[in-house]
Amino acid sequence: MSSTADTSTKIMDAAEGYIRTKGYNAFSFRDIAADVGIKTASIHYHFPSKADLGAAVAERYTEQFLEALGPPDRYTFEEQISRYIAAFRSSYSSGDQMCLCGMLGAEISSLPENMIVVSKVFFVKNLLWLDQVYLSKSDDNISIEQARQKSLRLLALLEGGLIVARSLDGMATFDQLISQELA
Amino acid sequence: MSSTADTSTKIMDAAEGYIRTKGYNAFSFRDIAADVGIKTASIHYHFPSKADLGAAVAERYTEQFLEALGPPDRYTFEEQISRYIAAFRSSYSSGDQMCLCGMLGAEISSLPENMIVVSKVFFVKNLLWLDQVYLSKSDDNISIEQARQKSLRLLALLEGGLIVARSLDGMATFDQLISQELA
DNA sequence: AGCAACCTACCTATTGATAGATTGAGCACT
DNA sequence: AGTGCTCAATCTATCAATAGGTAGGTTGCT
Repeated sequence: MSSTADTSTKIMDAAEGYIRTKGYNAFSFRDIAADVGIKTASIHYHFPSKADLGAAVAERYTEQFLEALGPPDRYTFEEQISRYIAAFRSSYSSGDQMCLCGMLGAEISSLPENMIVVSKVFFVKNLLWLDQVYLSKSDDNISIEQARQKSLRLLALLEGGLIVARSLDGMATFDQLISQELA
Repeated sequence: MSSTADTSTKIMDAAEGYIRTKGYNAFSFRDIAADVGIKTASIHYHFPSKADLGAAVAERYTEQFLEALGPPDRYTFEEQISRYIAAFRSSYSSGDQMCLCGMLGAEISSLPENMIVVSKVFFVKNLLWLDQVYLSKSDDNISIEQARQKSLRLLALLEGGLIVARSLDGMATFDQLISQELA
């Protein structure tokens, strides 16, 4: 295992943590360097600019998120929905962290162009996944539009739920929020 | 009319705009100064520090938001809910803007202490208002806990809805999201 | 030798903030 | 009426800290 890959990964891990807790505009190369144990110039070797680092982190996050979900037809409808919610819940439980792309979505007007594109992709892919799940629910025949509406609502509820939970009593608030969705 | 009050207001207006579009960490005193037409040093006369400015903006926002809503028992249940949703919708329509406290909620871990307190108050007061509205719905007798759950869900849906809408097709996405709530 | 990986050293731009001078309107006293 | 004082409000000029980024040297493995 090459030490390059390790360092790149460590840099991205640190960046992801900062973005998800404080936002893209609230961390510096010096923060990352201190965490990883290297100098700021070394970060530029792996990622030419902060925008490149941010985009790489967002891409990796989206990939890993969807990979963890798996195909939309692997489990039953109820299982898929609760698995999706659990993905957001675990996001929070790992240290009051936002969904990375939820944070980027909030900050979108202050992001470099390449990051805007990547963070949009997260939402598009998530909605497509959810659409499939809702359409697969065999006991009612809903239209694509109805499925999309349900997808949007669940996605928004979870992204907003993370914000509200962080501002209030944390996990307890989030669990109260989603309890109806799991019933 | 004193020119002091005007300048303070202009500063707060500019700051609110920046926070709601780009976030607290993505604007500078120079941005504000340029917009208002003064020098950065003059901002410090009205607001000693950036944290003071941010807290003042958040307090004013919360006040104005609740004032616009009025007492929770003034209109019918359906009217109050649709008025509440409209408050968020108009938030977006005025230039892709987030709810100010939704943005601050996302950034909360990177905010100065006094701003954290103020932005929490927005959510607490909003939830109390919504609780009252849901409890006032006469045709079903729900518990305080059930009302709180509904309040949390609507608040999260709208905050998250703004994020998702900003990342996708804007207003159309937001309207799709809330249509069920208004039906 | 060659190259990936990381370093030292430095740069320019920008950040929030401060000290102290200037302006001008309102008020008091003669 | 005119002179001088006060004070709010804004300015000029500057600060130390920090931002992202770059040039070029060092290290160590293959």
